[in-house]
Amino acid sequence: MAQISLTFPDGNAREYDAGVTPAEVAASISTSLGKKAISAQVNGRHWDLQWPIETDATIAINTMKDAEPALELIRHDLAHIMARAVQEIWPDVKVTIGPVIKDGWYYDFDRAEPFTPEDLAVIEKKMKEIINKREPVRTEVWDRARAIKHYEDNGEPYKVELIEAIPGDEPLRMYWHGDWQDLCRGPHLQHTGQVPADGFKLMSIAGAYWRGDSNRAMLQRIYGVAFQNKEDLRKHLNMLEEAAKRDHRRLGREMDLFHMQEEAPGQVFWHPNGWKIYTTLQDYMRRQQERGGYVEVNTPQVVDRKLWEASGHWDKYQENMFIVEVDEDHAREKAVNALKPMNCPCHVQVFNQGLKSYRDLPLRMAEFGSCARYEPSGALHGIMRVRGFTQDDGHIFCTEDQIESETARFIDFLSKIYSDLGFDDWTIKLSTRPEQRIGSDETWDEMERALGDACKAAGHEFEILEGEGAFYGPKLEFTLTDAIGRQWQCGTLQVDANLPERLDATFIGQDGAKHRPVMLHRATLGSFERFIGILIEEHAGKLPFWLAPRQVVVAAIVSDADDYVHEVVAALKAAGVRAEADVRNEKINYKVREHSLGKVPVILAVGMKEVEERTVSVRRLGEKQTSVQPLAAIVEELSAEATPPDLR
RNA sequence: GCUGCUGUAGCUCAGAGGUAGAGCACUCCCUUGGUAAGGGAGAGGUCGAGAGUUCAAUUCUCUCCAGCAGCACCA
Repeated sequence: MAQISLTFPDGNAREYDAGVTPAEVAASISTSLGKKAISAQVNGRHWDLQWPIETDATIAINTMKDAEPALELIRHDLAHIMARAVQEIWPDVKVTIGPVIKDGWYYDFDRAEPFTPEDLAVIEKKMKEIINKREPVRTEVWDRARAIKHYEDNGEPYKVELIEAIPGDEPLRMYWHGDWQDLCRGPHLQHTGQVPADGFKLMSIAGAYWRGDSNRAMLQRIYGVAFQNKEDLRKHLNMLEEAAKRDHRRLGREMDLFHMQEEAPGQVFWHPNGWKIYTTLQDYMRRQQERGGYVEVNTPQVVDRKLWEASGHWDKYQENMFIVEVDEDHAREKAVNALKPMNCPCHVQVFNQGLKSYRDLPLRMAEFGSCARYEPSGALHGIMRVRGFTQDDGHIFCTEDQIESETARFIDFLSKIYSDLGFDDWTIKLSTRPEQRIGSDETWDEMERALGDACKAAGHEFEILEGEGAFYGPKLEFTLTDAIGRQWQCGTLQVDANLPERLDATFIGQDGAKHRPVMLHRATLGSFERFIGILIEEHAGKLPFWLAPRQVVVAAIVSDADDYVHEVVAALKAAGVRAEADVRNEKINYKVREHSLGKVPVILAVGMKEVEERTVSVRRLGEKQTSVQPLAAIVEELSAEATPPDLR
């Protein structure tokens, strides 16, 4: 038998018979490693203990101490164990797919009856039984015809379809957990007992389309989370609870920022507190846009369908537009309008007024554009995904030569804003030409190069999303990461040579002839509604002082201090701080608790001692200790903090 | 839009085929209290909307609306 040489992480190599498995290799090193082994890295690839190695390779044996492969295997095996448990309890259930996802796994089932939350406990119990059986995991490579016949005979049509979708040259692998079999590319653990029986939990049941296609069957998906041990699981569940506490819908109510109601689904009723955040942010953005060389415009909400037909939106997005029909007495037919779902066609109309010269370019046009989109009901989510929203929209009309410099300029613009708003962790993605597109390959080459080079010029790495661009041009997406690691795509920059063409935008070039400008669609925050939602969740409601809607509450400890309370409030207001008095007939404990829950960043308590000394007792949100400061000093301090970052 | 779940006082939630409950919030009274809930009294609901079954429906059934989770979608 041929010999192969396997090199271990310490650099030592050993000879084995070709076809040796990592299980055998591990056992050859020590009995205990043989038992502890869960998988291997062979030439860097995650490798099942049972897969033969046929050539010289590097090998590392994984144990539960190797967190990454361990979690991958635990979650993957749990997917199989859960599917087995479900089929043991309900033999008529058909299995489909069950991949590993962040923190856990899911498995999609086809079953006539819906699963109930009570079923989860039953399934979990069965899973624990399976784990405790410590049954071996076994694998074999099957040929295609046999596998298809097997699944046809067993009434598993989804598996047949999966096999048919696997490329012909790929081997089909079967896995058994005990007697239960599943098609799977692996790798898996040695035996079910390696799964920590107390490290997982079934979380939820939800619908999911077969193969992600909304035209196909709706399956039932069960989600689970899994970790190496009980403690890690507990931490994860704890984290979920913390995340729920910063839900902007809950904080929006607790901080009295906004509400939504049935009569206007997907639209925000901003309360005074929330609107203060909104206008503060908008004022800030307006200053930034001025700094960035934009002119601000404002365009109509209700626009005749003719414009949407000309722009191409009517064809593509009619279903998602709010249509407004106007019946006039003497008109021959109804006028059909649509609430604007985006601002770009209107901006082209502004551009088109009067002749434009090459000297006018680049022309940077911005609008806080109120848009309305009829989003599918299931897509709505608090103020994050709404039907009525305001974009911090902008369009840069420029020549092709200017794409690169304007893009670099925008990246700088956005970078300053994200930094001011406290987001330093963000990434750029470049989406390139899709299969369906207009324009020559040369044009695409040039546009994609310009975007990529602009990122480099601005000193930013970027990731490429192949084929994800719009049909009319490539785009950049700016994704920021929040305090609990979630990612939000907010900024975008899209190159578009199509719309200027459709809406006949032109400028007079140096040569005296008419030319077509290119448009760069760009947004920094995306929408105010969504961005404010992100800010609320990022800070768990404890917004930076300058953005906090209620900055200071001055609370009287005794009613004899009321006059002084009003004096302090007046002094703060005069210094540009949002301050209010609390002279209610309540104890200071009560007031502190209430305003702390309301996320007011600073509480100034005053009693007779402060009145006499002309001081205040300062308590910052989240801190237990207080400090006594002279009135003039705290006014100066808070006034400085209330200044937006760009004005400091 | 699809699957499942939910809708009772401002909020969080309990309830049962026969005239609706708690805590907090709110109003008034007592209390002037030193940094996360002082005490008492009072007011507050067409039980999401409509239809059906029933002597009787907030409760059961159906339709619609809205919300939640996930999927699909996101110019």
